[in-house]
Amino acid sequence: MSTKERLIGAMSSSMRERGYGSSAMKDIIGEADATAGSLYHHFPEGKEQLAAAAVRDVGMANRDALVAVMEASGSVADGTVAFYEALIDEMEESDFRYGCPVGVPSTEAAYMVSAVREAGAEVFGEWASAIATGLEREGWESARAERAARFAVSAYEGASTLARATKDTVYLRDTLGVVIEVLRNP
Amino acid sequence: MSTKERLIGAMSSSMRERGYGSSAMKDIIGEADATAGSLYHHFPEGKEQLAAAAVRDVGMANRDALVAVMEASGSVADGTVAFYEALIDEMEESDFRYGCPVGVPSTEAAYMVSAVREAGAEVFGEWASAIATGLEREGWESARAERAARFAVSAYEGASTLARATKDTVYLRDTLGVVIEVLRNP
DNA sequence: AGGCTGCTAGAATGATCATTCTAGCATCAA
DNA sequence: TTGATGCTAGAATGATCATTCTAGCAGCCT
Repeated sequence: MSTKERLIGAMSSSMRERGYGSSAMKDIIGEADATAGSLYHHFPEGKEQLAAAAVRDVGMANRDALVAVMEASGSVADGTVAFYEALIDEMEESDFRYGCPVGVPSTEAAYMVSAVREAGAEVFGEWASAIATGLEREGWESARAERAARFAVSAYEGASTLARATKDTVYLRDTLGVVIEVLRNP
Repeated sequence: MSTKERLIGAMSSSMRERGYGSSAMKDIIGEADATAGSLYHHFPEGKEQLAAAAVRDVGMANRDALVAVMEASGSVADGTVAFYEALIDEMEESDFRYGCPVGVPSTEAAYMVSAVREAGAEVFGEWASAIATGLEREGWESARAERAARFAVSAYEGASTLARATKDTVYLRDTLGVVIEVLRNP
């Protein structure tokens, strides 16, 4: 894995835990086993650029994983269930240490760091598109599919926020119930 | 308004915009027209204590407002609609500057600052209880009312996150549609 | 008046922050 | 070999951070 990739990975991991403002470049450099020189070589615009790259990078990887799991499970609803259940497991195993690597920095830095907000917006749009495309393939009417997809992404982020704050996966499970209901009624 | 109240208000307002990590005590002091001496007199444990107080304070005020609007509009669903619509207006008017004063710091500081996470958990629990109680009063079965209430709070937070990141209220409107549907089917 | 309490003033402190700088390494083309 | 390029090293810089400290004010009880 290249230095640049390790830097992106370390930033992403730090932001899931601490958000943007409390992620220290010194720690990112240490975690990635890099130096300040190489960080600013790869990201001349500094922290904002690295954070935006991290959000975009992990966000696009998650979109690909979502598409893959939807295809593997044969339906959008089943794929979404698998995604929620993976999050529930991860939350419990890590004692609610990690939030969504896109949602946490987007929520926090939206107003302050436009590059991060834009990366988050792009990723959320991609996620919604992936779900909407899947629903349309299942015969949904286009506008209705898009509405349901936007709801599914919003609900995922909210439930993840509540779960982490309360250290209780019940919010994820209750939300999943409604999301399944919606995604199964075209 | 007392110095202590002004400090809480300034911290709450700063955290809605910037989160916990990027809220600077110097700015809070300036915004509240106070001094470092008085801040640390009222909050001897410093930033963490002030942040937790701010989350709790505005969270409880919002719970009271929610209860009031539910009672005024005569039904939980209608009250929730009013709450979402107020948020939609606020988002548009402020050009998506402000996030949820409970959700933003809770999301970001959950792992790092336990006092903030605990305050957020308490507030989210209060919100859900307020909605669940309203639903039970409308004849809902207790466990079902609680599930719907937890979903409604999660969805609100998620839609608010997405709206702010994308600068688009469509996520709030799509989510509201589903929330209404849920709250109207006992 | 005298003394106690709650609160405020605001400069000072030391830690930590993101970033910059100069120098040097490895690789590859000519 | 020579020179250019892409990347890395890591100390140094100056700004900004939360917090502490000593001193003093205003109001109130006796």
